[in-house]
Amino acid sequence: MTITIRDVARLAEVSTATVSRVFASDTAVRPETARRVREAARQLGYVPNTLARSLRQQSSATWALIIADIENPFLTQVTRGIEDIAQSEGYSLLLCNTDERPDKEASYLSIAEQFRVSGVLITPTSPTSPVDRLLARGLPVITMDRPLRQDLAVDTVLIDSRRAARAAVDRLITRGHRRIACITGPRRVFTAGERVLGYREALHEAGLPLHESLIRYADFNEQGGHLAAVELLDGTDAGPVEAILVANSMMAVGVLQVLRDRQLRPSIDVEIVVFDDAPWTSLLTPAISVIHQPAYELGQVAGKLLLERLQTPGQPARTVMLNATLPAENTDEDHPPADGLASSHLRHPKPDFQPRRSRARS
Amino acid sequence: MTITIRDVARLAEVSTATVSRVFASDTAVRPETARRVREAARQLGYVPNTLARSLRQQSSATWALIIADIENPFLTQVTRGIEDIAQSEGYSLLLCNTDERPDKEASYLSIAEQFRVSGVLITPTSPTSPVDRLLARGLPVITMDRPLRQDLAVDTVLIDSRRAARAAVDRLITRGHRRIACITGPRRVFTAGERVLGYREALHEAGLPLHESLIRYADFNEQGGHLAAVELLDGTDAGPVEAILVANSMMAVGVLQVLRDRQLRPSIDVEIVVFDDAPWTSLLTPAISVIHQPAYELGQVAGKLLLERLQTPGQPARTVMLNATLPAENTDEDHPPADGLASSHLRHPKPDFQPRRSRARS
DNA sequence: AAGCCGACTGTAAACGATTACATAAAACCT
DNA sequence: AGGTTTTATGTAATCGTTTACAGTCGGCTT
Repeated sequence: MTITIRDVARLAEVSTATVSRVFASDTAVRPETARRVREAARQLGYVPNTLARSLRQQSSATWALIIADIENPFLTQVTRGIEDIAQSEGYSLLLCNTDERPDKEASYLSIAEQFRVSGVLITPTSPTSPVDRLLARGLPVITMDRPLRQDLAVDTVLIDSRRAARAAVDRLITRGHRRIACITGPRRVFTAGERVLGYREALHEAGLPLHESLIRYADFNEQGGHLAAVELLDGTDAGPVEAILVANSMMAVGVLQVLRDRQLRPSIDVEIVVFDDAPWTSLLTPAISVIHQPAYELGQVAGKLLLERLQTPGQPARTVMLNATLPAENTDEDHPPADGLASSHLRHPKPDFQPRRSRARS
Repeated sequence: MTITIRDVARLAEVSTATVSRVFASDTAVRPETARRVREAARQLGYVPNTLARSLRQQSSATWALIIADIENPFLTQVTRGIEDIAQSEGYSLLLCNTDERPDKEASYLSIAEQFRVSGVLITPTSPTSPVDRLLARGLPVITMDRPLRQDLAVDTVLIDSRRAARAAVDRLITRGHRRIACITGPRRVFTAGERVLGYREALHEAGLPLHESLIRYADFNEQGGHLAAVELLDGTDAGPVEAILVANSMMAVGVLQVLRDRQLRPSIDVEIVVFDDAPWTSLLTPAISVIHQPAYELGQVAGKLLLERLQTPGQPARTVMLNATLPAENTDEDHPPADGLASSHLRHPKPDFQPRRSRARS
């Protein structure tokens, strides 16, 4: 039915080995022979069977991309960064959406193993995600945005969101706010905790009291933000809220809806700082503060780390920490400068890529 | 090195055939034997090699998902719909991002062929995308959001955006607007053209003059919207613009930025209708009109069509047309009802799924 | 001229599963 | 009891490549 290497060999009057060599181009083949083979392949419309090749070679040119939520713009940008690297190096991506569910994650980890992918890129649902089997098999694992157990030999790419959160809250304090709230993601998610930590640190350093009731763990989506904001504005046992740190842009939509419904003006009645510079945040007037996370860059770095590990296996695990940035304060209070295109157009800046060794392999 | 079916067979003291049967569970195996096999597999940590299985079975439980832009929220939702179906039926997804580039698309089509995927879901960059080879091979192809050449035997899922565009412009006319502009996507993209068609139809039916200068073909992103809006508001040879139909939410961000920069209030100074109900659109006051496209549903329907075709091949190609909806006009002019959660939370409504046969196979 | 080397090419054994076919044992029927 | 089906399992070929190993052949060295 389908054209195989054997058919090509027959037509070109060579052996299958030669045909294979022409395409894999590892060993020398006489130019004239190569030409004949190529011509035969073209004539027959031969397409090599990747499955057979991978079976023989014991690994497929495929990476498993295991991410929490393909609808999250942050992860979408990460995906894009990975895809660009993978594509340029001839790797394909197996897309695995875990929905933050450990069971789906486990199932996909197993699938990655079954497919004999040559590497796994993951945003784990928890630090104890079951990647051990993959590592035992010698499969490179890169964890992104969230760390895995310290004793595992996996490369890690993180964004220092704790520091960014602290800087953001610092600024809120400097501006004179005292009742500052924090709406973050689910307890179980690493970055959610980090952002709270930064929040705590800033308050602590400024010697301000810490009201637990001002910290809200919510689902990392619009509805989560909505519910948390309602609770925050209703439950006034710590007095009225003056500012809110929101841990991602999807939650920010929910939060801003609640403010609008209650006739509270963002930035004026309640100051808002939000993680992720979603394009639409540039529309609000007065502008709210956004914390830029280098998502595309994160993906690219992860891809590069994986490439390096595939090339030279066995080296110690590395951790790359990227910076989230809080743009300089806007002095023009009401109307941000009409500078043509907003900075959000510079979508894919060049990464300041400097892997540094951090921990020895286990 | 790795554990194979042979190792399991040896430990369980059966043949490899029996082990295979236990896992594929096609033929009967004595319960006691099955138990022994499973135990042996567990003990050895056996993971079946999907590559070998696929090679033998001549097809892998994988779908190729070839989409234009993974960062486009619309396509992201489509992806999600597909992923849910695929995952529940045991298929994995090969993620292919074409970036609207025909060369990347062609390359990925070839990769899909090499991987011997069992189906292809695609948002083609043009009606003449080279899917012929796949079809010749008997591979099911489902095209989404954009049609392929009429003579090809592919299932199609579309959204009737022409009708939605017409309805939207109708409404703008009813409200008394005359200088209505349209910012759409690149000429080459089907949906971009459809939306202009709807726009034209509405003007034509109302007997209004059609100014070509009010139609702008832009890139389907923020920057595209920005540039188009600038041109539209500068180039006033048709007089000041009263309303704009914007063909997707990413462009809308750019458009709204320009309005803000020029101190023009959306909905009041310039009325805006935008395709795609991105969550953030609910934040604007007064609210702008949004056209809801059933993206998640589109993905689900595409997945189901593919499933059906895999089960019963050879049936004639089908086309499913989904409706984009323009919510009923909001009578409360300035402040939309604070009804708790906005409707945008109902993210994944049940589809009104009714495939209808439309064209015979080629 | 014999020996050696390098460049090409072919033969055939993997890779790890599935499955057509064969066979043995058990169950059923009359 | 003898024949016939059914059930459970084994044997071995097969999927389409890659690749170790073994030639072959001409040119070069001594």
